[in-house]
Amino acid sequence: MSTVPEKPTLDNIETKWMDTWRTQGTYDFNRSATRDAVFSVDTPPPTVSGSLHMGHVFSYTHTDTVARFWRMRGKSVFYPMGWDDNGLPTERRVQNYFGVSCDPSVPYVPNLQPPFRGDPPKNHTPVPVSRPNFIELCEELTAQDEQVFEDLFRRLGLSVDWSLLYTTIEDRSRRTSQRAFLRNLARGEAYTQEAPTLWDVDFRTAVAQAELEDRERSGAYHTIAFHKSDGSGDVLIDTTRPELLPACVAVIAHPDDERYKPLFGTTVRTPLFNVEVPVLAHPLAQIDKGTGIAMCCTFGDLTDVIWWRELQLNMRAIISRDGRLIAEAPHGLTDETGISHYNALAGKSAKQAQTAIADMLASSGEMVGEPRPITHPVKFYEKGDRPLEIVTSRQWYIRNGGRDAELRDALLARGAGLTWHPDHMRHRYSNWVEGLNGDWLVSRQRWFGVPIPVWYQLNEHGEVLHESPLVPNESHLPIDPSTDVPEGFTEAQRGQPGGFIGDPDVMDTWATSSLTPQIAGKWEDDNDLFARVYPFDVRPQGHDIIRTWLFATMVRSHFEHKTAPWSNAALSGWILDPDRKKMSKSKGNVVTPVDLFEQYGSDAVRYWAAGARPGVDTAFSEDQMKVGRKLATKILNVTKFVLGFGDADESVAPTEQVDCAMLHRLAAVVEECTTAFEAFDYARALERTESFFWWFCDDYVELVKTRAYSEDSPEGSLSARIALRRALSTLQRLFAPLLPFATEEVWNWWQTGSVHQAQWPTSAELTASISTSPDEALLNSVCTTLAIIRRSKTEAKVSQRQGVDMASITASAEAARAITAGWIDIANAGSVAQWEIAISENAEIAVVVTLAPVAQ
RNA sequence: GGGCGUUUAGCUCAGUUGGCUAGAGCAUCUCCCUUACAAGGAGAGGGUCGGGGGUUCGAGUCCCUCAACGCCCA
Repeated sequence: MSTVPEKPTLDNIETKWMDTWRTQGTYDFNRSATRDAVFSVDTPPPTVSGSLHMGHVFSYTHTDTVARFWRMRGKSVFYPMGWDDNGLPTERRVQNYFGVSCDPSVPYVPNLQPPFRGDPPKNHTPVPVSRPNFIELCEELTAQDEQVFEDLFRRLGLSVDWSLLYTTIEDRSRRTSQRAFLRNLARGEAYTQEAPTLWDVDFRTAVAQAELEDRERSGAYHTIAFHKSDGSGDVLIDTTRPELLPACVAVIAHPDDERYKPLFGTTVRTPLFNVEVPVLAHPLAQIDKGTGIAMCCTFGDLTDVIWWRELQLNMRAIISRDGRLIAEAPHGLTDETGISHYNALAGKSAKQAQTAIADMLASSGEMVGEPRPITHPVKFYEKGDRPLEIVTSRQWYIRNGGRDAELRDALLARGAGLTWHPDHMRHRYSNWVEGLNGDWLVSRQRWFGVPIPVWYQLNEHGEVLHESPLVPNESHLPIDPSTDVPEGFTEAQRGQPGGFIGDPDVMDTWATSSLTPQIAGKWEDDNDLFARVYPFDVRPQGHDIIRTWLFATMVRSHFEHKTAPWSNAALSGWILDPDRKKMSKSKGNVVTPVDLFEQYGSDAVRYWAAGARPGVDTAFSEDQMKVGRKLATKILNVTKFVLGFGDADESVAPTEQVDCAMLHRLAAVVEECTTAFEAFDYARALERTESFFWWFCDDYVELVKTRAYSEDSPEGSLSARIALRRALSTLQRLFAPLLPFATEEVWNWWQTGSVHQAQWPTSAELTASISTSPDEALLNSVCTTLAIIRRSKTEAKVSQRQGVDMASITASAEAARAITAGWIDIANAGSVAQWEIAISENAEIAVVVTLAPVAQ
């Protein structure tokens, strides 16, 4: 406890209390608490390769207010932080920073010195390093970034227990990730399969359904003449991808399409390449699209994959993994002219091939008319720049209900069982799960990630036996199959016939981050802890990653623990710039959080964030931060003022009706705020507290301050002082989750310990030993009377301090009783010398004010 | 094409089972240096609650319908 400063200030309170909270361990998780006494948060681990922006400040503040509320409610709060330093963005940053590239075939070098630490020259050729070395460099660089992140979050006032920090690339996370994967494998939930896969030709990796996005792109319909095999004429087919013509394996129309019914079961020959393909029926063919009959190529889009699978068509792939047409004409293309046509296309990119083949069709007379430009949605990897291709490759999958109705229904039920904040977000989950069309592809052809923890045996011909992977013992995890050796083998047997080979791939970043509850809760590494925190109380996150992070987490926990990973999902909204557009760096309208902390104070920035209702997109507003700063300043000033009246025994009951009515009003606010926080509605709690607080400062304190000072009436003075102090204590605690710095500052002027470990206020403590019942009417009548007197002075353009000779009041009997009961305070606040009151039925309160002559 | 959300004052938004004269902040205007706070305070003006229809004693709130904007999924 310190004394009240002469001139209260918000300057530097962040630094002061950040340090105190750190040294006092104010937010340490008490792991002796059992599950029912714990509130656990599955905090989103921010990506470390970027920088923290206002969106982070916004949503992490929301979570923090709720965590602080439950801590004050007596829960042991498990509030960890994690850094997501695993994945493509880090990989690219490390390559550019150190001037290296990852090559899993290179042996590990202890104490490797990279060629550069920052800014390699432009003409530098990246030096290949082993995967373990590459990961070491990732860890070195991310450690720097992570310190910056931690400092910012501490400055924001997040009540995180930093001793629980994890990173997604550290050994323990890789171990957890690999362990969970091996358990999925053992139970048959993970499997490997060679299949057509969406493929990014620039990143040269497979991509999962959840990472797709549609983008509108311009294209053109080419009308191409296929020739009926019986020579009876042509079939015209519209396609936007004529370059795939050499990959055509069938032409397909809708079963009900009268135009093509006679052709089903016959064959046609492709133009230029003269390959015979069947004419088939399938309901996915769109009657009204182009000519209504489509060519099926392996593969142009996902519909082709369905047709290929369901109609059991041939495979005639021509797109290689770099996005270019393969060197040799594909299987089934045997016509000599056709082969020479193909050879002219080999090695071209898809785009170049399209131009070339359009020219060839035009000169052969097999294209009808000119290409007709259209715009249409094209599938992209969300981080990619070129349209996805579909290539066949061997990949790992985890089942997710996309091919299994029973599992899908179970996962839908898990989602339905969650409490969603706001509730309508549940539809995004069910929409996504119902639309799944395949299992979750988890393998990626990248390096900086958690390796798929398996090896494969090679037979005596050196062929890979994919169907019976060699798995490590769990106690050996984490492993890297590119450097570790499976049991029973030696390093010398790597890649040798009869030996083994490591799986070259890593797991999708979501395959690890889907285990944040298990990682943070130290599943299998500390099961005593895990049992105290799992299933978590809440998963806070952005609504844009419901289909990825939220759903993937659900899948993993469903498989491993037969439970949902949490009971609540709290979805935060977006930050929009003041013009209601999404904030973006390119527009130069991005303000860094630290600048705002400096300018307005952390509490003010939190005030802006906490004012947004859960899940609602919100405009960035410095105006709101100014208001927040004003509020924090007011809390300081009113505390100084109230404490200036001197101590009072708060256990004694207030006696004045005005005081009792104020405490009852505040008790109702406490009830509302408690209910709101329990439902994650920090915004309502803020609004109710703030609204009461300003009324308290502007009206109540003004009404009673003279009485509180007065020595004439010790009983009236004591009543006011007790009420003021009870209210002050309550208000400081109501504000504590929202404005942790200002409230901690003022709390320490008169209380012991941290306000953040104080007990959440109750209505019972406020109204303890008060005999009167709530009396809103009394407060309203008294405040209305004061407001009229104030307005009279404003309209007369005199100071509020100006005396009133006579106040003639007209009011109903009930209001008159209230005004009489509170008169001493009204007279003090309005400087009224004499008054009279007349009863009038059904009358609103009216006051005729006779001002004292203005002193010259 | 399916789903979800939003539409209330110039701006940003509250308005919780239907119920006082629809509220707040910002902005605007007026006034006040008042011993907690001038980085403050006291006041004022400003809205046919997106349009139309319905239920009801009573609708911003419930139902139907239309529209605009935004998002998710296909």
